[in-house]
Amino acid sequence: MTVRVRFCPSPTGSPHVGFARTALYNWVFARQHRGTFVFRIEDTDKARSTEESYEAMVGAMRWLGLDWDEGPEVGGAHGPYRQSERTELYLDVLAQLRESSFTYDCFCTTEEVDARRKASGSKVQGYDGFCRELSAEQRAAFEAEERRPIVRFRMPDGSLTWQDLVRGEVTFETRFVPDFALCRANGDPLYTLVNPVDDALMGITHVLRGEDLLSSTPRQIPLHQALVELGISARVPEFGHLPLIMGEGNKKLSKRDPQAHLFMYRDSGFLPEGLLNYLALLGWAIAADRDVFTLAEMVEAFDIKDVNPNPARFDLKKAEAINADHLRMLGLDELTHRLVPVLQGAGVLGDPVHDADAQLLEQAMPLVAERMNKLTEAPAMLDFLFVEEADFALDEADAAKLLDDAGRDVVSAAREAVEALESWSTDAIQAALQTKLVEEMGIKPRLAYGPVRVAITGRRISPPLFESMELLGRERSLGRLAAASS
RNA sequence: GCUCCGUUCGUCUAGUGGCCUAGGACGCUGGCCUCUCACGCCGGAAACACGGGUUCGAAUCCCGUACGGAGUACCA
Repeated sequence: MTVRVRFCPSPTGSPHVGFARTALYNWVFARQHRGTFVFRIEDTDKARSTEESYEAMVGAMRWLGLDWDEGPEVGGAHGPYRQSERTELYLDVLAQLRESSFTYDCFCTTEEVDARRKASGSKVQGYDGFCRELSAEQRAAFEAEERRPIVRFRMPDGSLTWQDLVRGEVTFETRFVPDFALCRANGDPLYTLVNPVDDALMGITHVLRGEDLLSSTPRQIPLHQALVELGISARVPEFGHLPLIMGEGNKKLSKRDPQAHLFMYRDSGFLPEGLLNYLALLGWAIAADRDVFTLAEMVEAFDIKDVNPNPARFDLKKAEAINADHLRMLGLDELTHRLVPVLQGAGVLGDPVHDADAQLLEQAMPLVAERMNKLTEAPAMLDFLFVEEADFALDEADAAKLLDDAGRDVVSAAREAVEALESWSTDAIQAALQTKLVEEMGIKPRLAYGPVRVAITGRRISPPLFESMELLGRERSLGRLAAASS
């Protein structure tokens, strides 16, 4: 049997980190079993689904690099892959279900059900089965009132047990699982129908989803069994419920929380590799003493049985640390490639990039690569190299602190020390400054180089000074030293 | 309320009956390196929710309690 898994977000709002984690685990599971990863859009709720959100879902998957074998924009043998385009399929299945004894027509309104529940003092919420065995007269009476029925699934008696891929044996007593609606009174199919039907029609073998859906599983399994009996489906898939990702305050990460939004991480300079690695760690570990790894390594090592069932709290600091490791694993060329759009966006580089700038960037990369945790930190570190001389400005606070009278004297002496240098190289610059400032003037290195650093880079914190001066070049360096010492 | 799921350092986790005086990572913290900031390196504080069993032996198995979470729609 070929493994077929799916990831099926509903396009309402912007994708969040739970989306990414569930997508990741499904993708990895598919890849490691050499199975098929299906991407499906659950836009049955016309009122809440938006095209903008759909674009965001697809864009998020592309950014993450989780490619799908079947789904929107790539097609496949089980399409279409947007539920809004599958209505006839659902209506057909619904008609078959309606002819069977697995379902019954229900004429009750929500208010009537609530009232009956309240009156009976029942502890169970949800539908009470009132219409399960309607007589012909009762039915006729409802129809005479021009009530439109909905189709309800008849939950079987007894208990229901499955082997959860993550949690082991899980059992529900079906008397606590009310008969559920499969469509609206206007005939629109609901998630309760559509999700299992698509899994059946698309031949899904394993359903890996968030724990928030655990309590819908005892409804889906009997429905799948019904579909099998009706010859609509070949099998009941296996289920695995992944731990939830919690935000601050121990609550499920909600869309209200800015930390929840996937694109926030992209826009703040995370690498998809880094975010994915961190997300993988929320519920799974590759080894006892290791937590940085590639997607390929995860595919190799992942086992759904090893997934930890407890909810995990999202920790931005650790996510950033993992991201920093991936940044350094990238290699200079690739890192440069990813940085260019960020630098362009920040106005540090032009579009297209001038040859001279490209060369300068290449030389500067080794200086900054080790200093970044996120791509967005690069512009501030590099802009002093690329800015037009006329636009170069010192950080006011840093200049005020370090370029006092004494500081200006140091800068002035530094200029004298390097202006006659024959070779404008890091080593020569360092030797000259060392001799003049530290040895001759007797200034402690950190005190000597601080003012010079501000003069050259504009800031107290910068890439290494001597290298920066070499890259900046003699003319610009001397100009900045002169400007800062006057 | 009811149902289900869960409970190892602050956080993410390793641990599947003896290898555990519980390992790693992030964070915190002391130090080294050092032209700043990082990186890197060395060190430290920090956890088996509680109570009963089972067993020669329990973080690991069972039961209960407490606590936390999720679900409880003609949303998905």
